[in-house]
Amino acid sequence: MNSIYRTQYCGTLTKKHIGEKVVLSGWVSKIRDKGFLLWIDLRDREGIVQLVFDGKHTPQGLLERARNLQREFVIQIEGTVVEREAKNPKISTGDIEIVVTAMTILNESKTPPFTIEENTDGGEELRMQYRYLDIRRVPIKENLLFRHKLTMEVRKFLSDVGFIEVETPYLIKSTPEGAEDFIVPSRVDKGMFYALPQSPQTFKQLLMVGGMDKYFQIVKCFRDEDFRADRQPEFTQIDCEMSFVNQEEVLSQFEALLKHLLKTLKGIEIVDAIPRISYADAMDNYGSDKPDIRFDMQLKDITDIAQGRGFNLFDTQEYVGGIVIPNGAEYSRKQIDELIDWVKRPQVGAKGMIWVKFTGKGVTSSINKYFEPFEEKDFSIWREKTGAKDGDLVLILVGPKEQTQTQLGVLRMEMGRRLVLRNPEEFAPLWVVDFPLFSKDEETNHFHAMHHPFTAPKEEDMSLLKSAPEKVKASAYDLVLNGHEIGGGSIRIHRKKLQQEVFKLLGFTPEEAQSQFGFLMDAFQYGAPPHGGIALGLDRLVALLCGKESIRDFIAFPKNNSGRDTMIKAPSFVEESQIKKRGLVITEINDEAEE
RNA sequence: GGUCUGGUAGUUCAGUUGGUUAGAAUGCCUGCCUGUCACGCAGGAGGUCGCGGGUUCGAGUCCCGUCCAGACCGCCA
Repeated sequence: MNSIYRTQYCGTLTKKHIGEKVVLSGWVSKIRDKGFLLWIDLRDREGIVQLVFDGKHTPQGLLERARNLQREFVIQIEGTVVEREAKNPKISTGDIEIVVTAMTILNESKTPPFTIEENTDGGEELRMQYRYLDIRRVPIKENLLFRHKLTMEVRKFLSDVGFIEVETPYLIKSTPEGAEDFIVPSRVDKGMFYALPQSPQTFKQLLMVGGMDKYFQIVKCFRDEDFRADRQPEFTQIDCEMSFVNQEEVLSQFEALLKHLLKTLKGIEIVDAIPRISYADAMDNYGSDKPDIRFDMQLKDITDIAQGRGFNLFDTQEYVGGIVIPNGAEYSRKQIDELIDWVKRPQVGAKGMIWVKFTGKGVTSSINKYFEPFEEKDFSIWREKTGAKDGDLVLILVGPKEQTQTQLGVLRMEMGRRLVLRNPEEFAPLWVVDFPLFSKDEETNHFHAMHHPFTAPKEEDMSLLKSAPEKVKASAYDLVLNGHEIGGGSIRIHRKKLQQEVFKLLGFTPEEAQSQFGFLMDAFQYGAPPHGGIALGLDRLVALLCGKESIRDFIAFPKNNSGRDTMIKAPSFVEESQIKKRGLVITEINDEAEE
């Protein structure tokens, strides 16, 4: 390392360096003053090394100067690497220490508002306000480092198989479909606005028309919607598109990418093909379009055997289904009641829950005591159908099919969590395929694009497009990892006529379709190749591979729950003149917000 | 837009039924300490109990409003 500030990084020193003279620069992480001597943990990006100031080897006065140092001072030292008298096996530099012979204070520091340690005492809000201090902490630093490695691997992998990274614009046109756009007022054209892209979707398709063949981009996308632990207003996608491919080829290409990432970054080799499940089967068996398949506990449809026994609750509902809790028969009444309360919370929304225990000495349940029709032999059919064993508990929900399956799916995930069936070390990817092209809004009776309006219908369902649009399957696919959607894509429409037809089904007038997406349909007229692609959510992928649910600590400067950056205090008011220049008038001000 | 939870020392939190001087840990300061590494020991400083209003003889504690933070619902083609 050729620098006046250092000869190497603190964290890279080992036994091999014993006897060497070194120059180091970094932050004072910890001071341990023993009176006769004093140690300092000096930190830089690569780790920590112990400095020692003593009466024998340290020049006169230096020990006293070191005593005046405080946490997070930036110092530069010269010294000699020596073997420690008392070694510390817990850290990589624990065999050695630096006997300091000279020291310069490069910058002082105020006492930081929280401790810069692995397990900090700082709360979320404070850490965000002083994010630059938070980033000095090992966990955040490691997360950013991991993110860097992952993006490098993605770029390398995709480039090696012929993808070209192309940048697409951030100032584009607003389209009222779907999520809310962030809009940017134009100064030159007063009253007109740019929008920030929710995804480079149309541009990457135009790149295919432009003959780029295979494109990717690690790109910021923007959505002006409310937030969650795993949702930020700006987020990063690994956005990809390929020409002259069918669904099979896209799937196998990105299956290879995910396997490559798991292998190079996590040391996990997945040999078998990533399993595939249809959307319909995912809903039937897991009550979710993004099943966590690390554990079984599949949904069991017992509608046909439950109905027709004269029990009103079952007979009047569309669907009766349950999940089997292994060894759940030992649950106390209190535990089961707690579960019933859990599913009745508004977040789950079940009206109630029926339970059946197979104890080995018979059956107890919340219904057989009160309802004659259910006898021992009925339950043995139930048992057969659900696959319950002696000692198991079956939890049953009833109601409209889709809604009840979703509730059972949520319950399944919760039980998986409680019974620790979701191994954090395991990565279980899954393709979900055969999505419907449209979903119907029950209230307005309108069709919505399940994926997006550029998704191609399956070839074999093309004839249904006019007669029964709700039955049309899409060439769309989601990549799911441990119960989280990490990517989604589709084969796109590449002919103007079909695109017009789909817009029409989505309720666009020909004029609306033309004014919003005319540029795309025009392009389709000039020899658009068949194409398709996928976009992977980088923030979530990185967090998941590190076993974390929240993406915030994998983004250097994230926004908080209300979309604010509390460090730079954004959003903020702007000068009146800036508003005027853009021909804007502010009619409503949230004047408390600035406090 | 809505529901829930929280806001007390620099920080993380405790604070009983409304009742004397609001506590702990950690951080900070001072002193001691011949091998520490979550160093240890002794002492010290540090509080507008988010803000505003109300009930009460009396409010950190109860009520109303408000702001902030977090989780969730709606939303996220």
